Amino acid sequence: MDRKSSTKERATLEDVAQAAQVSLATADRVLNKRPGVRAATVARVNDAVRRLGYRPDPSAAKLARARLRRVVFLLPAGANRFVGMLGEQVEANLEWMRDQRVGSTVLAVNVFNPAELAKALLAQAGQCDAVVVMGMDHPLVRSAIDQLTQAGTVVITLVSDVPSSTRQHYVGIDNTAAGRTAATLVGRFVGRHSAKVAVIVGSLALRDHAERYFGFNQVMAQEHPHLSVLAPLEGQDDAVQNEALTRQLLAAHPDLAAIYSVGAGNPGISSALCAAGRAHDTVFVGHELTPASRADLLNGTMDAVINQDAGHEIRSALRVALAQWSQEPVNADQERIRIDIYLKDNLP
Amino acid sequence: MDRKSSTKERATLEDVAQAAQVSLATADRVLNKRPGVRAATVARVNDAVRRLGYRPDPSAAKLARARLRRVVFLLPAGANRFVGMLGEQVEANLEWMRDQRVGSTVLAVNVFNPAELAKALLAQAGQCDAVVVMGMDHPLVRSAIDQLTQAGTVVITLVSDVPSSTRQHYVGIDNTAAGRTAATLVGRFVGRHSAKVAVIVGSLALRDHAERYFGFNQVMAQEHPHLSVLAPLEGQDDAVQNEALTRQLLAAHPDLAAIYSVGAGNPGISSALCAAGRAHDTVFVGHELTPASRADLLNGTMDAVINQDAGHEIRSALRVALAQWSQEPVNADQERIRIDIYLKDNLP
DNA sequence: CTGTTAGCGCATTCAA
DNA sequence: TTGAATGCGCTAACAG
Repeated sequence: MDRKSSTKERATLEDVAQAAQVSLATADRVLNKRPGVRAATVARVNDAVRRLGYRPDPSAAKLARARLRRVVFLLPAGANRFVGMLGEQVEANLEWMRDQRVGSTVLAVNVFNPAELAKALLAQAGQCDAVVVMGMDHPLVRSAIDQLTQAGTVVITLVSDVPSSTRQHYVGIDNTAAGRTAATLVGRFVGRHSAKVAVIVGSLALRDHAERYFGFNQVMAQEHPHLSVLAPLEGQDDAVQNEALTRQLLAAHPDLAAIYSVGAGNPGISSALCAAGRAHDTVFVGHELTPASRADLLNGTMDAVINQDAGHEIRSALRVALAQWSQEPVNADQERIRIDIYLKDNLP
Repeated sequence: MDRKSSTKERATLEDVAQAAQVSLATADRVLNKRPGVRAATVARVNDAVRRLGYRPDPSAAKLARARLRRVVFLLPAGANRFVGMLGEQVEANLEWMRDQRVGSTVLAVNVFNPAELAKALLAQAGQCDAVVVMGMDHPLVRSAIDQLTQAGTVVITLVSDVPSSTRQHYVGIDNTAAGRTAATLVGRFVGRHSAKVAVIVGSLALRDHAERYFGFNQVMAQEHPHLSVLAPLEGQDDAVQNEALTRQLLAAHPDLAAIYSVGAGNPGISSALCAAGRAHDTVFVGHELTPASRADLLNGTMDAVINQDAGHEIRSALRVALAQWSQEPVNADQERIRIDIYLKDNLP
């Protein structure tokens, strides 16, 4: 007769409250870590939660929530196409966010200037519930992140991590592994003959670039000793600078067999390669699938593009923020950002 | 003073009902396409929905729903590791499903027998709200799918499509493109010298295998004419049969430069290759990242693995079913299953 | 420090 | 064929 004791229905907060002999409101207070509850009571409630295997119903929680959660995206200012795609993806997820009771804002900051980035970060203290930042790993930035998290703001790093900070989560690829992947691709595409390989980075002061460069060299040295890697060239992620660098490279090294572009500004490299008539016999591997790199893959100028899915990254950052707020576990598999390899044949 | 007219709040079903001059219940009836509403009323409500830009609140809908939606997964019986991973992933998403008010069951069927598969499909008519099926494209199967969809059941094909049927959605990769990708990998890894390339499939009666084989040949013929592709060998996705085939292959063709394994049973190929001492000088490209293929990538037996993410596929099937039920749009970007390329360096 | 109460937006009886 | 009323499980405002 008693269907409560015989069913496997999931426990509600009401059940927890009853089991802990407190009211619904008190149970809610300890569940959401709100102040004003005696330690002993907290313990009783937590115990009940454990005993009943209670897990809040996300739908009910969202429906009842009045205030929207606010997340601020701090993205690099400038014309970088990949960064633009990140911004478009937050646009694309606006409706979904509304369903999840979150609102968002995108702010463009000069991430190459640590002081400015730090200031932008600190300005968000108390202004939002989470900030997702793509920036430079620098003491000033780290400190700003730490202050934010101490103020209770969830901080998520995007694309380039600040591992020494107290950020709750990093959304992005393993850049060392990405560099290694590039090296294997270059090594196997070039083949067994000895030759020179060039590396063009945006700036080695950027953690993601430095890590990719590191991984690339590791594999080149260990597995492709017949290929000699030239000193890295810094093009500031700028197509114009990259074009000049590539032109000089081609002139100085007739036996250049491959170029690994670690950062942005690939179109500059492509045009120099094309202008020199070397587009098809030089292996060219770069990062991020954009309209430009996609075209270069199709026309044979680029041989492979290593990508991180911008849409996946934005959605992941959002889901992780949501999970942090409601202290739910994250599905690591789902949130792992893959190192995508695109050839002309598996383009989306 | 009137905050209703001045705010940008999202419209509720209540608002729609009011605008259409009907009750909440009637508005709900037309929204969920339930019977018993005069055509004129339906039109009025739909019009109001359009005018107000109404979109149901998923959280509220889930919270209010009494009944769980049921989805049945029809997966191939047998010991295929990849299929096992699919099953594990539905397990892994059980809690999430409960939050979404869906329950699921996994059924193992002999998908190689069209009649049996068709019977299993038809048995689900009226038993569940959606069936996700990984099966063979065959007239009997197509017909069973069509009957199911006509009965109002959402049907989603998984991994291998049945495009001529009325299934609502296909979750899986573009297998022709996957085959093309394999060809480019093989072609570039082998290099410029002429040699022979073998293809081992499970069965060319399987649509996904046939498509991969087709794509592979396309690229081989057009872009790597110096490589001659041997006639395809069918190993029934079985490691033991594949091992025998590989052994014969190596004996018959001393100049065999590469093997493309289209289906399952890769461990058989690996052991034959290792036994012959040809593991490192034969390019070996196959599908699906499993513990075995992962190990073979790391030890150098396999050179690349083309993968479709099992977790992504299961979650995608679930999200698509959810979207179909509530007639919401699906995010095509998010639901596109990527053709992942794994080298030893970008393993997850 | 703790309890009571009133919805959130929709699905779902039960009446009419 | 339609409408009124109830409650899902939780958050939040208000009392004590």
